[in-house]
Amino acid sequence: MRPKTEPLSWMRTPGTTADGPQYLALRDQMALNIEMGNLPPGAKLPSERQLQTGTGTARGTIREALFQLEAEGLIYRRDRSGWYVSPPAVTYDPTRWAGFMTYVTEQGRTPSTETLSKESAPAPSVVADIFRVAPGTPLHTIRRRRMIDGRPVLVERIIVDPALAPDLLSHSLDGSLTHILTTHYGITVARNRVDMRPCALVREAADALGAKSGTPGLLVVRTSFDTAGRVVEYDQEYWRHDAIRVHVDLNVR
Amino acid sequence: MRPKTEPLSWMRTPGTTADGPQYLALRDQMALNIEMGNLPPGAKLPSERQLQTGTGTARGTIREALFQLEAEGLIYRRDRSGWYVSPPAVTYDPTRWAGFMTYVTEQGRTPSTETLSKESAPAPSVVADIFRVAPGTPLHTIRRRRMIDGRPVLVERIIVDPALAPDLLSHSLDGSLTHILTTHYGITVARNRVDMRPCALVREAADALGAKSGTPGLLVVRTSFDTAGRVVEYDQEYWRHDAIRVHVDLNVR
DNA sequence: GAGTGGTCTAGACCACCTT
DNA sequence: AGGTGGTCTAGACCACTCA
Repeated sequence: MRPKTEPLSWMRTPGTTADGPQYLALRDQMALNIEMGNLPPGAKLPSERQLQTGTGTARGTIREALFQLEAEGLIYRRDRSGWYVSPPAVTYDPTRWAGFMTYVTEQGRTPSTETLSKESAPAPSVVADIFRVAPGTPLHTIRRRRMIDGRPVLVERIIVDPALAPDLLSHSLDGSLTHILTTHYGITVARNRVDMRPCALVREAADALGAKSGTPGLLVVRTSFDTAGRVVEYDQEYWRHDAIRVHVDLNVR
Repeated sequence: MRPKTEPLSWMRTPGTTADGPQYLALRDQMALNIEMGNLPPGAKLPSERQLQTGTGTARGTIREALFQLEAEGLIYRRDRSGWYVSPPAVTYDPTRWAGFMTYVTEQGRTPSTETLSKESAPAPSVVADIFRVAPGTPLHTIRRRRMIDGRPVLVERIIVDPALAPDLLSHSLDGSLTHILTTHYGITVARNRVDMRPCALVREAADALGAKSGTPGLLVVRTSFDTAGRVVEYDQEYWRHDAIRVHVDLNVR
C-alpha cells in the first residue's frame, strides 16, 4: 500500500533522517510530545486504536512504537488499562546504608510498602548454602511490594534467619526492615553485598507489579552480614527498569 | 481455530500450569532446551519459519516467545542472521580499578577492542560543564567497540581533556586506555563515579553492536578524577543487557 | 540466490479494567 | 457495558546475510 523504501515525508518528525522503519518515526513523534512536556509524567496516552485513526497504520505498528518507548523507559503500561508517561527514576546508591524509605523520601518522593506474605518456610538448598544452615531449616520469608508516589516499582523476597530475629514476623513489616533488625534485635550490619543485572519481569513479579510478563526489569540482590560474618538478610528485588538508577562514588583511600 | 481458553495440553511443557498465553508455553519449551544443555551457548536456534512447521502457530507468536527469551537474556540475535544462545555474562565491579581487558581476562574470557573513531571535537555544553571548560573547547573523543570471545558486547564514547593528555589520539587505543593515561601522562585516578541504568539500545549503539534498535541494554557512565579533582576521563558505555552483571561488596570501616 | 529476520497489514476474539 | 490492551492468525514484501 505504502512504498516502504521511500516513507512519506509528512510522517516524519522534522530533523529525522528519512530512512528507517515507520514505527521509529512514530516513536520520534511521541517521544517529542513527551519531552516537550505536552505529556507530563503520569499522563495517560491516547488508546492504541485512537492513535491509529486517520493514519492508515496497523495497530501492530503503533504497538511497535509503544514498545520502543517502553524499552527506553519513557512510558509504561498498566495491564489492560493503558499507556502512561513514566515518572522520573530514583537513584540508588549501594555504598550508602540508607533504606528504601529513606532515599526515596530524600529525593522528594513518597515511598510506601505493602507486605504480600510472610511465613516461615524450609530453606531450599541454594538459600541454605547462603545462610550456612542445613537444607530444610525454616527461615523467615517475606514478600513485599514497594511503591513510589503510589506506583508499584519493585517486589522483593526477603529471607532472614530466625536464629537472629526470632519472632520477626509478628512485627509490622510495612516500614523499614533494617530499622526493626537494629532496634529490636540489636543487629549491626557490617557488610553488604549487592548484585545487579538487567532481567525480564516474569510471571510472579510482573503480576505483582501490574506489568506484563517480559517487560524489562532490574534484579538487585542484597546480602547483608553482621559483625560476626553471619548472613542477616538476603533480599531479591525486582525493579521496574524505568524506576531506578544506580550511582556509586568512590575515592581511593 | 484453536480454543484460547483451553490450550491444547500437548503444546505445554510438562509441569507448566495449563493457563497463560501460548507464547509463554513456547518460551518454556525453548528455555528448557537451553537450560538442559541441548543448545550450548553460542548455538544457533532453528529459523523462525522452521520453528513454525507443523505447529499451526503464526510466525508472530513464535517471535513473541523469542522476544521473551531475549528479554530474559537467554538468547540474542544477530541482525538478519538468526537467533543464538547467549554466552554467560561477565561480572563488573565498579569498586575495583581494573579495566575491561583485566576483568574479562580474569573471568576466563577473551576481550578485544576496536576503535571506531577518534577525533578532537568541540565540547557540547553538557560535556563542557563536566570538564569545567568553555563550551566549544576541543576535547578528545574516542568511540570504541569491545568484544568478549569475539562477540560485541558494548560500544563506548570516551572523552578526555587534551590539557591532561595532549597527543593521546596518536596512540593505539585498542588496549587499555587507563594504562596509557597512567604510563605516558603520569595521571593518577583518585576518584571514580559510576552511574548505571537500564536503557534501550538506540540506532547508533544498536547498529554498532549488530543488534536491533530497541533491544534492552545497560548504560554505564564512568567519570574519573585525578588527585587535583580534575575530570580525567568521561565514558559512556552501552552494554548488551545479557552480557553484564554488576557486583559490589562493601564493608563498614 | 536462497534463506534469514524485519516490517507491515487487516482482520479476529479474549480477559480484564473502568465506570 | 463499553473500552482497553493482550493474543493470535495469515498473509505480504523488504533489506540484508551468507554460502
